[in-house]
Amino acid sequence: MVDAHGCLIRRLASHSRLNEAETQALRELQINVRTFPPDHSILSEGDRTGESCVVLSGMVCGSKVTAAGVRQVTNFYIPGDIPDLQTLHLPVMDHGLSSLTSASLGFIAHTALQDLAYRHRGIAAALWRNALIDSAIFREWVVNLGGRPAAARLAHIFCEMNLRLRAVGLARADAYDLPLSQTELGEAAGLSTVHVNRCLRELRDEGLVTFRRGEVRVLDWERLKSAGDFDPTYLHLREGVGQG
Amino acid sequence: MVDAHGCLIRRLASHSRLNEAETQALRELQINVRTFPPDHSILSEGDRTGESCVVLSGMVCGSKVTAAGVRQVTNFYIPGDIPDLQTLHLPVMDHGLSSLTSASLGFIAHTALQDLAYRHRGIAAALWRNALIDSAIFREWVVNLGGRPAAARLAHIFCEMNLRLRAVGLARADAYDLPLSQTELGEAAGLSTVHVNRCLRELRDEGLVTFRRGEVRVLDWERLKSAGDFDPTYLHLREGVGQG
DNA sequence: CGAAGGCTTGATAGACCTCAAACACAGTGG
DNA sequence: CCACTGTGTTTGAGGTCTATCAAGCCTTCG
Repeated sequence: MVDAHGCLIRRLASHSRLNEAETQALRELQINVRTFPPDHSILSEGDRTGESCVVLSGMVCGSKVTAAGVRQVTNFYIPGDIPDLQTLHLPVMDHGLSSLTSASLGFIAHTALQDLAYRHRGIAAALWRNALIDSAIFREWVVNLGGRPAAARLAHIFCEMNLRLRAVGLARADAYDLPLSQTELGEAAGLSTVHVNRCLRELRDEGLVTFRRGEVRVLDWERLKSAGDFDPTYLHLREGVGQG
Repeated sequence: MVDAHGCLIRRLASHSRLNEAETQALRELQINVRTFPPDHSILSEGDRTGESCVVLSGMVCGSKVTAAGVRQVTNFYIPGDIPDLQTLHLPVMDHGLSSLTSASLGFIAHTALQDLAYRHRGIAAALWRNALIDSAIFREWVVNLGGRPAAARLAHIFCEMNLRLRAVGLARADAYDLPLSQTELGEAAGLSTVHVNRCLRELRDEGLVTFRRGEVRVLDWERLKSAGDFDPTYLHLREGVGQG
């Protein structure tokens, strides 16, 4: 069993300062844990919901399906992320949310969150900051998809997920689990599976990174960063994480 | 001269309910108006700022430059938009902000905004909602760039900007000003100028839309929407706008 | 009038996709 | 234990989409 409150508090504390009363208030939140099998829909486009969820374990993604039937992944969500925080003020989902691996999520009623934010200035600020970092990640994905060639897009994703996972203690600098198929990588990078495969080989042959059965091995971080044109500013991490 | 307070209030009221006290408090905000010539930088990547701005007139865009030297536009901002609201909680800019046309912006100190949000629940919610809609737009751009072919991307942009401009009374359903060059359209759609030109001709030849000297004429809204795979849900507009 | 910037068009090259088939691997049932 | 199946990966060939390069044209503006 995962410590849902700890997961949420660690995340918020990772970018915002919370005082004792705020931490305590968070600890008293009622969190309703549910688990999902891999490749399972959590929320669909058009759904209305009265709660938001925190990822506690596993990996989740947001996505939309285009007219041509292509699924475009808009973001990956890892433990600590709050993938549908926006439903707090925009109750209708404008995209889908589904599990990639088996995953457990903690659900929190909007009323409880709103009440908390109203009573605790620091929690309000922390939730704000969380949503704004999400937004910054979307912006960077726009740049990644619109402005960079295929191999660079993949390199960029490997860099981003490395830092994000390291920030929650789920990755080492030189190797980490990224439980995705090449098809799913392609859905995030806007590429066909075949082309993803070829670009992965290219990155491997150049000694930058390998990706096999959901495990990323970083062979040369500096050159990977440069191949992916990766600048971590947009993740707004505190000092000390991923600068090496 | 533009009515800066009216511009801000209209925007927030367009998606959120504000009571009399809140409207009055907004009216008493100190807003510092500055104007910029076309193609002028407003904020650069890495800048720190203590204020946020509202677009009062003209058009502004957010952008990043990739390693290959390509500028990727991440969003267009029109009157009423608050392009750097995120600096309220993330003071370092992770992307650039610049004017496309000559533009006037109203600057508001973060301290004033924060104070306002703290004292007025409704204003806090309105600002939240504003930021979350921005985020939803970024998500849709991810889908547009990653999942749709060139002509559809342009059609989608024409649809989106039509609805957004109509929501602030700056466009008719069948024609509106979109003061961009084909190059700038390309920077938003992740396409070369030449290819933008060819796709525009295609859209024109098919009788969907024309784009000439910054003016969009919608020839067939239904078919344009369908060519751009456009579903306005993500704009979270209130009923009555752009459903026809 | 000349100059500058944006638009348009053609030709060519390269990136990426689709189709198709072979291969690897894990899980299943006999 | 082994064949069988399903999913994911890899490779090849061919075609489409989009970029690049280059030039001519059109408008605006000084």
